[in-house]
Amino acid sequence: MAEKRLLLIDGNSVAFKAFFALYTSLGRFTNGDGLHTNAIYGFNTMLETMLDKVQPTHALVAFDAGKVTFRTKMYDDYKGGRAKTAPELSEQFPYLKELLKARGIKTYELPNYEADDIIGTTAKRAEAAGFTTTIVTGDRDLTQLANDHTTVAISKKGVSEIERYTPAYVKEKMGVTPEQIIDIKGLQGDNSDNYPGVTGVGPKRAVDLIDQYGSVEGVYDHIDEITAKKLKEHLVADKDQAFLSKKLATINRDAPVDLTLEDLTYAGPERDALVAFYQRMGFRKFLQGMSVDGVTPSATPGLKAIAYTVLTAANLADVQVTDECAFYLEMDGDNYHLAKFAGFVIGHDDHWWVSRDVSLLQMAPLKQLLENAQVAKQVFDAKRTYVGLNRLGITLAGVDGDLLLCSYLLNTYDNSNDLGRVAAEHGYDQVETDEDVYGRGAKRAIPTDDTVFFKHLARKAQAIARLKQTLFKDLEENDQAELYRQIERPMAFVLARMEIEGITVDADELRAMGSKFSEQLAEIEQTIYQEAGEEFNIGSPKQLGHILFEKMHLPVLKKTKTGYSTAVGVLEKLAVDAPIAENILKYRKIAKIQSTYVEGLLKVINPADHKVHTRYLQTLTQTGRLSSVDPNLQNIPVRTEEGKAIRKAFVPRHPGWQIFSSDYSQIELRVLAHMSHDANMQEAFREGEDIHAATARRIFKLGSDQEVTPNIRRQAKAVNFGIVYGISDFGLSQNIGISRKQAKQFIETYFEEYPGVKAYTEHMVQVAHDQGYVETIAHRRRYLPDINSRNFNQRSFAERTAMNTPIQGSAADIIKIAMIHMEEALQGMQATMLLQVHDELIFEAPAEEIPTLAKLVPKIMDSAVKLEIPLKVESHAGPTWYDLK
DNA sequence: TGTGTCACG
DNA sequence: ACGTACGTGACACAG
Repeated sequence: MAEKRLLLIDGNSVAFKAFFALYTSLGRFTNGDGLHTNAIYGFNTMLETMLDKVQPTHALVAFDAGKVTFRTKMYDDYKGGRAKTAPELSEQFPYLKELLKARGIKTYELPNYEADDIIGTTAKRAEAAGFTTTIVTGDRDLTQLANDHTTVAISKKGVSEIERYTPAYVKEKMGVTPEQIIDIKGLQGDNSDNYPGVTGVGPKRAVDLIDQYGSVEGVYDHIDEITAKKLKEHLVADKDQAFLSKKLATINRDAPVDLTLEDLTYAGPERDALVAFYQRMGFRKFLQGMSVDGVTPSATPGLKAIAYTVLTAANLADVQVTDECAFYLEMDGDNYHLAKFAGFVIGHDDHWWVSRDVSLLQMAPLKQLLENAQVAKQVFDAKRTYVGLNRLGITLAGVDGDLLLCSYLLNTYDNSNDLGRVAAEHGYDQVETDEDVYGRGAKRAIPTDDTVFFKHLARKAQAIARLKQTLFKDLEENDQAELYRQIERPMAFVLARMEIEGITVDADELRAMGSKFSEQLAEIEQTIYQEAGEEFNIGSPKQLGHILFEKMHLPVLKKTKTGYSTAVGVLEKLAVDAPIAENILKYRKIAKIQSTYVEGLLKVINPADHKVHTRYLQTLTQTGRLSSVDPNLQNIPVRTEEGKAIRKAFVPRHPGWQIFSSDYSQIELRVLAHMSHDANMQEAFREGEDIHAATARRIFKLGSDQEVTPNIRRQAKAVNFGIVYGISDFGLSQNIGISRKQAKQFIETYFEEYPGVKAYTEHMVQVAHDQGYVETIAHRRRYLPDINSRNFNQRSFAERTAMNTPIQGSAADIIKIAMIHMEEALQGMQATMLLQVHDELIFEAPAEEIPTLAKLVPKIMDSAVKLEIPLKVESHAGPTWYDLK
């Protein structure tokens, strides 16, 4: 007899997972009728995977029938407090059922029962009939159904990845057998289904108890053996709840399901119906998968035709642009300092001109147009466009709208660098993403087909032109127009010029350091091998873990998801008794410097000018800070001497010049003092006190005659940092190695001494709750949807960011303003601004200009904004970056 | 491609 | 009871 394989799917659970996995792309997944399709799409992806893997002979998708079930009769509040299903998801269910019908898969729901019960019942019948069954769900509770005939596949990471639970795997992962899952639930309850279990019992204790006594019944049979007094009290008090919770968690395997296994026979899809469905949903990927005739892949449903003219040297004069145009310069690759030019589009809603030949841009009519500040340009990523054109000898001027920048300011989560995606976020659907047109990963390439490429370019320009008004209006509504016009837009050009300028790196110096590090590494390596008694890969956490904890039997202090932790903190503790740990730390430190900084930097020095040209990402961070890539020049070592040596390779571009830097001193705490209006903190800054020492005096209640020792200053400093990060007693205790209770005491005292700060932190959390976002002094926004999350971790994280973002973000605002003013201030000087490292600006200049800079730069920086307390700036100069101390 | 580790403010 | 500091990027390894 042929093997019978049954695929059972928990429809609600998988749809729910798919919906949230693709939630951030909700805007991209709509069909021509405006129906959201992300859950349907994700569900179908899962189906394809599972059908392929399982090759079922029978299949069923079970759905919940409604809110009222036999469980709500047992317990009124079952699944109470659950947020209502999002309408964007609910509307997809009827279509999901249609999809399943077209795929030839039976669907079923049963009043009074949940999908779980239908699945449990069907699986039981299938087991009796000799089937091999696979259950697909997003809900771990169903692992109680795992046995020799039935495995439970839980979709993780959205729906693309699954985790298969066999009885052995359940035991390994959860510490109990499948049958005992319900006992665990009985004791610990279930937050998402809203039933309580026993007070004071979480997952850990529940597993321990069940491991020892076998079941909830077993626990109560041996209740007298339990010595922990509090635990016993809770168990006794909550006995009824425990038994009720166990019942609620138990899947009913004898529900009145009026389906026979015969009804579930799976014979594959009805092809025509499925094709028609995919077409209605606009699922090009799935249509391609079926290689349907007459459906061209690029013909996205709903995408209208677009007209354009191909430019050549002969028809350049046809380009008719008077006061405004959209422009997009396409390159093959992210690194616009080096990427090959692929083409461009210029024009307006009446007409689009395109070409692959960027040299046309260097010719009179187009060059003049681009350099004319009177012609307003609408672009996507002004900085990238400016740098690209600069390579062609063109200085872009007159940029009005930058779709990317505007979109980022409106919502930092919409920070995709892809025009198609950004457009979709703002409700514009007439342009595809680059991924759709160019492909992704290794397969990504500019199309050789002119029509495909030019159409896409024209659609990009059209999207830019069409969205400008909307986004400007949104910025006005958010009170962010000034942030855009006065800060971010000019900032883009300041950054572009810094990137183009680059900073000189002495490759010989780096190579010399490199060979020294190589020698040191070889030496430490040998010592480690001797200590270990064998050779192994020190860089592999897995092999290292094996040597330290299995071969050498060092104590396991901490574990990671995948094995033993060998992080610094762990090795430092081990180093007390085991010299090998000390050597590994040394090895790691040098290996890091060698690979990331010596070798990494050598790779990116431009041979033509001996410089490195980073790219600042202006639309990435959630706080408004910049980030730096390719290479990252914002994390060049400074804290250890070996690392700091790397800075010797950063030199001025001319002999006799100097590197100069100015940094804001404690800008974040000053911002906090300003925003919180805290009188005590403001006083400390106004009096020019050492803020950490002042804080130490306050929280340790020192008299004026008592000395602030380095140790208590260090602790006070950690508390100050903690406040800025959104403090927790646990975090603080970890950081400075004190007990949690002590940390809690510190924080309480801190808030007593700085009551304004306490009020500020509470106010920010409240603001986030009330309006859904927090703001910086320049009206930069960060939305915090998780602030109302029922998940403790997500909510706590949102609360900490509500406190931190206005501080970190306002500091970012301030230095950006200073940088914009700086360019003007440096007019007529040879000095050049090269780098920004969050609270620090780095320049190069002829030695004779240094005294001028030393006055000018701090003046620009501390007058960037007017706060309730002064800003403080410190400056340094020297022959290399290393010498700035 | 995800994880662990470590570099910076 | 929950499980933690905020914001980043690059590298090596392993699957």
